[in-house]
Amino acid sequence: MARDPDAPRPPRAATAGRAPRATAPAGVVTLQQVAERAGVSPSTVSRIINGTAIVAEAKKQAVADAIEALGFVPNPVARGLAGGRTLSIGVVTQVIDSPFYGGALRGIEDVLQLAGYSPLFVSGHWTTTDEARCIEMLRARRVDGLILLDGRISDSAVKALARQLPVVVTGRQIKAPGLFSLAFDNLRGARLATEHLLALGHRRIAFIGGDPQHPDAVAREQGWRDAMASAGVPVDEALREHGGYIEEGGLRAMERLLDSGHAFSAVFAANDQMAYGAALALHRRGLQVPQHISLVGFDDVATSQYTLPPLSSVRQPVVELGRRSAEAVLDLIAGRKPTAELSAPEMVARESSAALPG
Amino acid sequence: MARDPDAPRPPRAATAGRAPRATAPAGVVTLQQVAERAGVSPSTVSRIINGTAIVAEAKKQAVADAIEALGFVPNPVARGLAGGRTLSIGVVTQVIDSPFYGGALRGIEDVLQLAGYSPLFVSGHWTTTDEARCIEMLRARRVDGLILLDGRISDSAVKALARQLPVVVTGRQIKAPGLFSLAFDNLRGARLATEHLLALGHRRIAFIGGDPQHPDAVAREQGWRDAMASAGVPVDEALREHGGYIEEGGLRAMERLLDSGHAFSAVFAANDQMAYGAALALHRRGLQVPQHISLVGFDDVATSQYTLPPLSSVRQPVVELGRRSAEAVLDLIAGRKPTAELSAPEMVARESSAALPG
DNA sequence: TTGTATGCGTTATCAA
DNA sequence: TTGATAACGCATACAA
Repeated sequence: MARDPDAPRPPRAATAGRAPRATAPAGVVTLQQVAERAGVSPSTVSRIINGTAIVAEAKKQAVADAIEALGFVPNPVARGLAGGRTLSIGVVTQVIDSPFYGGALRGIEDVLQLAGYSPLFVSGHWTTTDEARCIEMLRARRVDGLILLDGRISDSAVKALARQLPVVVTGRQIKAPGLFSLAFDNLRGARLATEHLLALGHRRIAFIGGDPQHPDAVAREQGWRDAMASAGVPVDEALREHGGYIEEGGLRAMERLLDSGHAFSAVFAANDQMAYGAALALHRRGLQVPQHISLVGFDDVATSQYTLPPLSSVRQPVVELGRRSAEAVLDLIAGRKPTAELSAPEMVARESSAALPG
Repeated sequence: MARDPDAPRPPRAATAGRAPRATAPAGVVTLQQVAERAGVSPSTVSRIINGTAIVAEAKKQAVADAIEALGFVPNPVARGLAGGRTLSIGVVTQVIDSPFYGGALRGIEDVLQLAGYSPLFVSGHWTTTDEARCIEMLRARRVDGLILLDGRISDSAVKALARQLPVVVTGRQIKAPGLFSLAFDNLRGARLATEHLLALGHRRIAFIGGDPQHPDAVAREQGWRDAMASAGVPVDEALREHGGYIEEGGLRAMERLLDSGHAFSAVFAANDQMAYGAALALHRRGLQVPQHISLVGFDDVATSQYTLPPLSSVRQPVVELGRRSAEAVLDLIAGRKPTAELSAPEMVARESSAALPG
């Protein structure tokens, strides 16, 4: 199929002679050739490259020279087949261009690259079917480990997976052999946000939640409730809305809040994107942030620093999440016990929240 | 190295007997097994799977049944080694979590997946060294094709690459065998933005440009100049600033513009992120958008719809760019001639631009 | 139309 | 310490 098999064979490059099956992209050096040039056996070359066994210093040098001279690069595909390790890690994210998880991908990429591994990024689209398909694909490609960034897959399915290969999963706390989990402290973060508003004197604090299907969405709502309860401030159920974690949802939720007629002086949105939508809704109604209504988001996405006004938010260590996840799979692969921990969420007060007037 | 080689051999699963080299993750079915069960030779199975030759309907069915029953999934690693095709496409992006190129990644993912290919995403970080490293890695992994999203690699290097494997490159227009290029019409987009402001009556239109190293940055500046020239409006060089394509840069640029003392009633920022920064700078000086200053961005990033005020911007068909790029590599791989074209940029007028008062 | 034999580039086993 | 030799799982040239 590649490059029209029926066509007359294109004249091979100058280095004709042997005409193999068109595998090697012409000019590719094999370990075999290195061995010949260095005057040793292929096994020895392999051993030197992988540090699998002790070899004589002289041969080591000869092989190093040959590798250098020939510009040899090991073929990961062949390595994968022969050795069973592909030096690749499957990463199941939900949306490849998520403004939030993007940082995690960066963290993963950094750590893996330094370790000589490559991430294989795939998107689960928050659906079990897509996730399952992705995971199957990754297993077929023989990844050495798996990082699951949140997702809808069940705990038991994750555990089953971990029996087959090292797995790191975020967004939940489960324990099983071959498995490591890592989660943000959403409860604490949401408490932080609410306490920030309470400290500013607000009492009637509305909450715009995410998709209740997400475990973090319920944790964030619980954090809001906990903080209110700790402060002895009753929660008005009419002040709880859902925005599905997207801008438009935040906008609609805010409109419903405004239309409900229930008074409030502050809003805590369970993510920054909903906060953006909420801010726009307020703006459309002629209400100013924070003069009329204080607004706090969650996640502290990159652009929140530059919104009008700059958005107060709860910072999640998301790049760190990526780094730790990658370190953890590497640990699992090496047979070490991962010990990664995430730093705590942090309240970043900017200009969208202010003291309750009066 | 994987899972402690020194430990006593873990008791193999129930299906012991042959104890191969620990490659197969226990319970993996091979084409061989399918062949046995179907009562045909491995080659026949292979032919059926790949449609490489005509086979008897009866055997076809038997093999299909066996595949179904055994849950056979071909091993891409072995396929890659044997057939020389890995069914994977290398995608060199610049930052894995770019708010702009994210859409392109999504488009690529969609198209490739439907064709049975997998993208391998890597980040070049806008540096030639990282890019070179990424490309080397991808070649080592024997990707069947390459998509280069912009990047700093030279045209000649791209052409050289295209002699080795199918390459699609965006952000420039070059022609060579095995190569296809695809670029946004930045010039036209920038003209559109400027003409929009001119149509609103603005004459003193400032420009905040991106990194002059980017070819698109110079095209966007040129578009601004062209539109001004066409309208017979002289360009005041003092109204041209650079913001490096980032928020902070936009903010600083706007401050410089304000401090310069040169009057202007509108600003065209060469991307949305700089526009955000610029808006914040105006806000800090007590200037309102669009009442005092009109603002137009470029790229129409997702959140621009929800900024305060919603940002007028030039929409680039970025998801389409991804889709077309993917289709084009697939074409090249199949020996077809790619014919992809991009739809034109579009001015999206929102609330950050308004008629010149008075 | 189908089966056999061989090779892809590397690692792992076993003797030496 | 080193080198043959046999896989790894599949695709393909060739023979039948």
